[in-house]
Amino acid sequence: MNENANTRVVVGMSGGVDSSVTALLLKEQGYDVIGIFMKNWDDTDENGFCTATEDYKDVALVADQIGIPYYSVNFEKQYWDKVFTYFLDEYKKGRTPNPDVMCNKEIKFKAFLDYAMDLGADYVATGHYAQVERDENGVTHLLRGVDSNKDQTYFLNQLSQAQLSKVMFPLGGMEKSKVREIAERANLATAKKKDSTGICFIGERDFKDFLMNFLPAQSGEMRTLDGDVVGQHDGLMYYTIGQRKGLGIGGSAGGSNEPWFVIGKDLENNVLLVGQGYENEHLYATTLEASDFFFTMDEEYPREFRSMAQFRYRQEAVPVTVYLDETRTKARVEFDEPARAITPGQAIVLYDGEECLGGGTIDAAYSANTELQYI
RNA sequence: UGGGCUGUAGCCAAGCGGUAAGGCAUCGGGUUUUGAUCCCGUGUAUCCUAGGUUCGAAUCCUAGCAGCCCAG
Repeated sequence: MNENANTRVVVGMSGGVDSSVTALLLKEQGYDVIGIFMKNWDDTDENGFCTATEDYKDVALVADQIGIPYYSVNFEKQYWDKVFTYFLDEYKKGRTPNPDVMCNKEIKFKAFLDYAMDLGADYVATGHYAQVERDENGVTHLLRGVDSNKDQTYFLNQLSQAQLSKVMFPLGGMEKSKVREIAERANLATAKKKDSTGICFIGERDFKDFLMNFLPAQSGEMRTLDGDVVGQHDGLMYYTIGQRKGLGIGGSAGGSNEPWFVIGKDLENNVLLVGQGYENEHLYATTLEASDFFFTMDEEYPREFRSMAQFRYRQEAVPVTVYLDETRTKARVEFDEPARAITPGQAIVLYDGEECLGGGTIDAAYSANTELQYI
């Protein structure tokens, strides 16, 4: 009856509203839908409680409501090897990793995608707020989600054309409120479930406590760039550039009562560099260097081009000029205007209007010709 | 042990006789698939101590204590 019936779509179901509605919409459109729950992290606590188990129950409830088969697959090993080790390595270097970018690149749209293909899938779908648009030449474009407040293309910047060609994001064209509405109208078990935040699969938890289990913490001094000791830190890895909360210092004899921010790290001496004021000059960079540059389309980019760039999730994209090296995997990026809190380890993601062109990992930031962060 | 200044919540800091501003930090909440940023809310303070003057003092006086600065 429906041509979609011959198209098999495997939906990554997390047990949240977004993926529940994703599955529902595809089923309503007549696709041959299979729901799969990924278990990538064992968070069983001392009481034997495991949120993954709870989430899988929700997946089961929703799948039954919609009328689709569902399974669970375990990628704990891959997640550990590809995402978590990278995550820890970055922290060891004093950087601020973005595990979710890696998770999408290596797990959701690789391990999971491969697994789905083995199940005979034509596409894989997730509840991401992003859009894929296939043009007449068969090229898939990655576009921002319509709900600008939820757009998740930032986390998807490392996906290749091959990966994108197998992907569907049914929620990309709608607002979050609409998704909730659909879930409620269909009376889905997850309709009222609170959105989860935190590192995907690992979830919300005490950050310091969590990291402490894997990395040794070494406390040390907090200093201003003038060398004044203004406090003690619990371990450089717990802080990121531009961070305000958790420093525990305020006021100063000089008179400025502006809040303090992390402006850098001196790994060698285990010193956290801090400065006052949101607009502290040492937080602003004009240039950055990035590696692991990856583009969503196969076409080769010119070595130099203008673009819009985003340096953190949910920040506004700003105009820049990109200078790629001969391998096109490393780049120097110059900003039209100084940008705040450029952080090594975070992703720089390029956009052309609504289209996500790809991105890389920030390695260093410069103001004029001076490198920031490790002064 | 001469002179000057200062002493208010964890940190800065208003207040100048009428019954304790504000900022930062902290804590709580919101936003958020990176517990960052951002937003909202959040303080019952021996006003260094002891006396005194006043109807009434953190605010005036006296003594003491502590710290800083200048002079030795």
